[in-house]
Amino acid sequence: MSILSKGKTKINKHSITRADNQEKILKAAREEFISQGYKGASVQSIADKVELPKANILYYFDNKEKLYLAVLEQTLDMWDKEIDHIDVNGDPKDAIEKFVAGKVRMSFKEPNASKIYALEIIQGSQHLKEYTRTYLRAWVREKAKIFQHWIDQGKMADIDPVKLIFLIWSSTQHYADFESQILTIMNRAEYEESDVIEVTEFLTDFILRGCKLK
Amino acid sequence: MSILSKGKTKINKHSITRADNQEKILKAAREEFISQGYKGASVQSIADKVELPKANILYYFDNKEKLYLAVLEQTLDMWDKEIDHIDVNGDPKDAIEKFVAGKVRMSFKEPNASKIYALEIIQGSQHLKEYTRTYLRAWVREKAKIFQHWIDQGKMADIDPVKLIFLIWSSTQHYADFESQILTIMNRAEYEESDVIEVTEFLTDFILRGCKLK
DNA sequence: GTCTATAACCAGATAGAC
DNA sequence: GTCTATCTGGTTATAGAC
Repeated sequence: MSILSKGKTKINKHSITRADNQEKILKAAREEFISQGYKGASVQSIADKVELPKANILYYFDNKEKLYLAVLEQTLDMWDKEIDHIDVNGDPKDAIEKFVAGKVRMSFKEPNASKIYALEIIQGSQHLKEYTRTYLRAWVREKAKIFQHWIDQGKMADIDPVKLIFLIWSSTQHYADFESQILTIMNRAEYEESDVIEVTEFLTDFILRGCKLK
Repeated sequence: MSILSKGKTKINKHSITRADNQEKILKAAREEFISQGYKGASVQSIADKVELPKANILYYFDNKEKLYLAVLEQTLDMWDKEIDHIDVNGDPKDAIEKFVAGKVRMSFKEPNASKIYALEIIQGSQHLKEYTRTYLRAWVREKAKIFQHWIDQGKMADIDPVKLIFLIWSSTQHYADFESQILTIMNRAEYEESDVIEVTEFLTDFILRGCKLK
C-alpha cells in the first residue's frame, strides 16, 4: 500500500499489460520530469519514449499533475522499503553502519529517486508538505529518540541526533543528486561498483568517528 | 569580472537606474526560476514582481535563456567571493573551521543561491558543464592537494580529501536546499540566528572529529 | 480500451508607436 | 530607451472515430 494515497488497485485480465505499461511510463516520466522540470516535461515526449500515443498516457493517469504525483508516490514507496530500520535494541555502531550503507547503495542504484525528491523539496515541497509534516517528521523524531537513548547511556558522543540524521541524509544523497558534478570533477563517464564501496567505507568511517564510535 | 563570461559592462548616465533594475530583475528571476523551474518560470510573472513591462525585461536580457544564464552567473560570482580560501600555510583545523563556517553562513544567508545551483546540477548541469570541467575541477584538485599535504605530514587523518570536500559541501548546503523540509520537520516557520550558530558548532565539531583534529 | 484530430490556451518574442 | 499590441509556436486536454 502506498504512503501518499490509500486507493486500491483493481486486478483484472487487462491489468497485466496495463501495470506493465504503467511501470514503463512512470520510469520514463521520472526521467523527463528530472531533466525538463515539471512544466518543461511534455506528455508527448514521455509518450514517445515508451512508444505509446500521448492520449493513452492521459487516459491512464487522467492528467499531467496526477502522473507527476504517481511518480513521487512510487519514489517514496521505493525509499520506504529500502531505508534500514534503526532498532533501539541494537548498538549504535551497527545501526549507523547499516543506515549509511543502505543510503549510499540506494544513491548509486537509484539516483533518479533521490533526484526527483530533491527537486521537489528544493522547489518548496508543494506536493510533499503533508507527507513531511506527518510521516517524515514522526520518522525523524522516533529515530532521534533512539539515538538520544544511546547518548544518555554514554554509548556515543553527545551530539544533536536530528542534525546527525540530516548529515547522513545529505552526505549520502549528494552522490545521487550531484552525480553530474561529481563525475565531471573526477573526469569520469559513470560510477563504478568500486565507487559504492569506497564511498561507503569513507562515510561510515568518518561518521562513526564523528559519533565517537571508533 | 564574471566567471562565466568575460564581457565588459558599459557605464553611462543611464546605467545607474539600469543596473538598479537589473539587480531587482535578477533577484525576482532567481525566485521565479527556483519555484517554477526554467520552463515554468514566466517572464510576465517576473515583470509583474518588479513592476516593469515584460518587454523591458526582454530588452535588458535579450531572451529568457540569457536571463537565466545571468542569474546563474550572478550566483557563481556570489559564491566565489564568499568561499573561504584554504591556505596551505595555515593549519588544517583552522582551515576546516573557516571553510565550514563560511559555507553554513552562506547557506542560511543566501539559500536561493544554493538552490538555483543545486537545481541546475540535479537536472544535469547543462549550463554549467564547462564551468565544472574547468574552474570547479581545478579548485577541488588544488584544495585536495593541500589536504593531502597535511595528511602526508601526519597533521590529520588519512582520508580521501575529495570525499571530505564533498561531505562539507553536502552537509552545509543541505540547510539551504532542503530548507522547506527541515523547517517542516522541526515545526518551525523560519530559521533563526541561533540555528546558524548551532549548526556551525555541530558541523565543525563533527567534521573535525572525523578528520582526527579534535 | 485505443488512438487521431482538434480545441483552447498560454508563453516567448517582436513590430512598431511614442 | 520604453511600452502596447500582436504574432507564432507549442502544450494540455478532450471529442469522437474505431
